Amino acid sequence: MIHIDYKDKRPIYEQVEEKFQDLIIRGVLKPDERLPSVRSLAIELSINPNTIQRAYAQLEQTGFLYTVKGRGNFVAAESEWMEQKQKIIFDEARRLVRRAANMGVSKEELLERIGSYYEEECI
Amino acid sequence: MIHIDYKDKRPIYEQVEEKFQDLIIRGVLKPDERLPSVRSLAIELSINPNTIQRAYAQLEQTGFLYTVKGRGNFVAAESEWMEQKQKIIFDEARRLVRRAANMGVSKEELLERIGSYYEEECI
Amino acid sequence: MIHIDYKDKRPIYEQVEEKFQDLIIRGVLKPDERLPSVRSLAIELSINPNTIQRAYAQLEQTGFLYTVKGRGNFVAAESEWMEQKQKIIFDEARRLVRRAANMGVSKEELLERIGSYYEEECI
Amino acid sequence: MIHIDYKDKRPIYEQVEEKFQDLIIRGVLKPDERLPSVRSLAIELSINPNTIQRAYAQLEQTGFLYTVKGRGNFVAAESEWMEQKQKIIFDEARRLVRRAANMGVSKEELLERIGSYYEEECI
DNA sequence: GTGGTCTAGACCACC
DNA sequence: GTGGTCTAGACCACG
Repeated sequence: MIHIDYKDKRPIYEQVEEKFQDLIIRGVLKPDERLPSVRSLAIELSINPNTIQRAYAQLEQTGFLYTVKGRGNFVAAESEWMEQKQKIIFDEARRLVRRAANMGVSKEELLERIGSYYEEECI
Repeated sequence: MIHIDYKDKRPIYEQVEEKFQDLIIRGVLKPDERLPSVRSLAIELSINPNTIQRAYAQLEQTGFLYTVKGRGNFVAAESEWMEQKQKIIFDEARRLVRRAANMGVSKEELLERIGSYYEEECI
Repeated sequence: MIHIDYKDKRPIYEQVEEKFQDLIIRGVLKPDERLPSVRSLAIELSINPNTIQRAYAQLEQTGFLYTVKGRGNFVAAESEWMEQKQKIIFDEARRLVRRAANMGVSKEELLERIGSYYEEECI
Repeated sequence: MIHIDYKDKRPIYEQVEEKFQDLIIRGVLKPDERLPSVRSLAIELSINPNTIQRAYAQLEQTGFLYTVKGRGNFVAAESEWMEQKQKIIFDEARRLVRRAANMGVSKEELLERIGSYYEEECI
């Protein structure tokens, strides 16, 4: 269900967090569905439970899931993370545009490039 | 000439590196122009000379400048960093597209958003 | 009669306890009235009987109800929990004042705020 | 500067967090002032550095401080935490009012009680 | 020196 | 069984 890339420089908990964000936003995990328990996922990925714990804590803090002590972690209602969804992707887009503009890359060039990447990605 | 944002999470050397990339690519600094010395820039920005050193080393390694021992650091010929220019911005673009696709953001939505950011940026 | 909020961070037994405190103090449940049995309430709320048991145990311990083995749980006489009523709400108030004072919030500001919350609440 | 109460049921990191919130809001720690380092504070309070780390991480996340890797943690500008200041104290106040209303405590009684607590506190 | 991440292993509260 | 907190100790990146 989830795969960790140790070559990736980003911390593990952030990779886990991102993977679940994707699964939730795309609807693979539905609201009120239960996520794997901290311990079981830790074993499955052979990483420390604390690391999973941290990923889940962040996901709760940003409204993607809610936690019931003694029961587990559950996907939150869509209304809780709608705002975050926007933020995540468009913050990155904004940074990209800023950088591109600073470097003198034209709007047309960037748009065209992104369009073609999209097609490669969806193959 | 250069401003550091301590609230930015990225390391300082990376910020310095990025600033010089921009200045070189946009032609503010011309080929064979001399860059500020490590020591003077370190004093000006009141940061550790090692940090500047590292930024310059990376810029040299990616072909943006060349070093003459005992004389200083100089902007490289355009042919040296043409390739890098592409790489920097389009690598970021690719990552963005990948993430957006994973999250189910449509090509049209992303393109439109980027277009409008461009206009805001250029005001 | 009672509703549990799983998104609430407090433990379930505490929510159940609080709900009954309110019902008893406001007189919705009269002295010597019988409370729902542990088992039936557990089924109704679909939670573990142990959890209800614990809530009832606490309510007994603070004098809100008394238990007759084999017969059930009954609301205690008002004299038994009069003192608690004070304690519950005023302990919280005291903590609030302490925190507010530490943060430099003026007496007037806090009083005014609480007054207006009261009016919102009673709409 | 900071004291931990082991009898308090709340987690240590939360106590530390609260103490610094107070110090910052009351202006004892001024914007851009440096906080004790994670390690030094850990030694001073004889608790694990991870615990301090967590408290600081939360304070950063809520805008009370900003972190510069390799340098330390610094108090953020007032504008960053103005909103939080409101939230902290008035959320607690609101919960109190709700509970009091549920229990049938009159507005006047609560206000009077809070007023008198304020005076005790300021002795 | 600083903060950030991770592991291993423990203990607690809750259900 | 679940999540939450904490410790001890390690390693890394940054300045």
